[in-house]
Amino acid sequence: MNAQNPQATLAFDTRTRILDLAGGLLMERGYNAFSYQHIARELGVKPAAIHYYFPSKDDLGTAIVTRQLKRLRKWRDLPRVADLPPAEQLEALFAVYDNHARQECRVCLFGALAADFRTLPPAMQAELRTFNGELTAWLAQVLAVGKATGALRFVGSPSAKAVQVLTTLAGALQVARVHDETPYHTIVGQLRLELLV
Amino acid sequence: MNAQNPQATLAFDTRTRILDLAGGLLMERGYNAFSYQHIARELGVKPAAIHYYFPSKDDLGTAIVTRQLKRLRKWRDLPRVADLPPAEQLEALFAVYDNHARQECRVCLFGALAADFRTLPPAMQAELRTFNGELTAWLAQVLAVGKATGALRFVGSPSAKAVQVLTTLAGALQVARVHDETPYHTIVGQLRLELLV
DNA sequence: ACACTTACTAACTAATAAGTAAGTGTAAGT
DNA sequence: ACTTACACTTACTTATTAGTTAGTAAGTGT
Repeated sequence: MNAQNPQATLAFDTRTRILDLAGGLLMERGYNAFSYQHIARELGVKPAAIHYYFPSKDDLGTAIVTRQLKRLRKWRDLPRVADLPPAEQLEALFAVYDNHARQECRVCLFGALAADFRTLPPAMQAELRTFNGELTAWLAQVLAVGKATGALRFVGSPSAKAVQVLTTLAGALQVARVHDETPYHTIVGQLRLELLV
Repeated sequence: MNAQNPQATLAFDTRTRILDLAGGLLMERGYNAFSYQHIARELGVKPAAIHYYFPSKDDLGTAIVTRQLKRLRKWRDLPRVADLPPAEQLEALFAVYDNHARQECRVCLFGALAADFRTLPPAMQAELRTFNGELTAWLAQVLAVGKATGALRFVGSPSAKAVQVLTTLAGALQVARVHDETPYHTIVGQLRLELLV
């Protein structure tokens, strides 16, 4: 069935594998630089098979962002994240970005889509806005509690600081792609230095 | 000759106008979402005319970044920028990004190209690295002097802070594109609050 | 056994992409 | 008057894109 990928003979959830591959391509090349052919070739199927699961590229793109939004909500509500003190919640966030940086300098979904935003289907734009909005709201809450308990320090409002920190993290992964991992670690080090008491 | 753009009859430096238009499209749609047809249509010429000035898209893309790099060097060495005290040099930098934000939330060149970086021609990648490197070096110097004279405050090294601030600014324009101008101003306000004494 | 679904493939289409070769009009120089 | 360089246009090629249509093998439920 699939010569180049032996474990694919199990045909284990093709839909999920399409989403994984497309998501990876999206973060590595950008929305307008990956095609159904790229996915199909790597998956060992024909492009039309991708259309079977995702009739249009709009559907596929939107599904990727929707899944990431669901993952964010799940992660955020996980006891091992939600029950942490603020400083460690911040570290948990950093750890997510660290993983991106280590995976051959992958940018985050937001950073991958922001530049091409105007060319994205409306449904995808809406999902991405929600994604960024919810993540920002979560971090704002973390920062508010952290400041109140004295575990974190910063000037300005928690929500303003949250927007700034997330923007910096998204940008840090992009800079890592252009140069190497070094500037990413410099930036996160700087954030730690400033935020942690 | 050109019905939709009367001043085009003068055919005033077509090469420059191609660069302007292509640069604009690049920052509005991303490298992989603009074509010679887009430029040609808006310029009132045929796509082949663009090939006359820039044989390949690689040439065009590289020329855009090279020009921006030259502009940076010119701007940086301008007396009305170079002779300013550090805090005002920082404000001059913010003013550049403010212009982008006001022009229908245009991202900066770096922010537009970072996500698609892997799909760019090598010459373009090299120019973008140089561009970012020189801008960072300039800001690091500004921050170093600012800290020494007491006009600016921050923890960590000037070069680390420079990378962080530039990354934040590039990201801020991207967030503005996804939402609206509000988060951009929030972020720059936050930077002012933290850096200016 | 029959009806129906799932998960695809083969074989297209229409549009658009970058790029090229050859030709045309015009203005300046000789 | 003749040539030449410039700034294009016309008319293409080749490759790739998203997307469609018809069909099929292998299963599932009744």
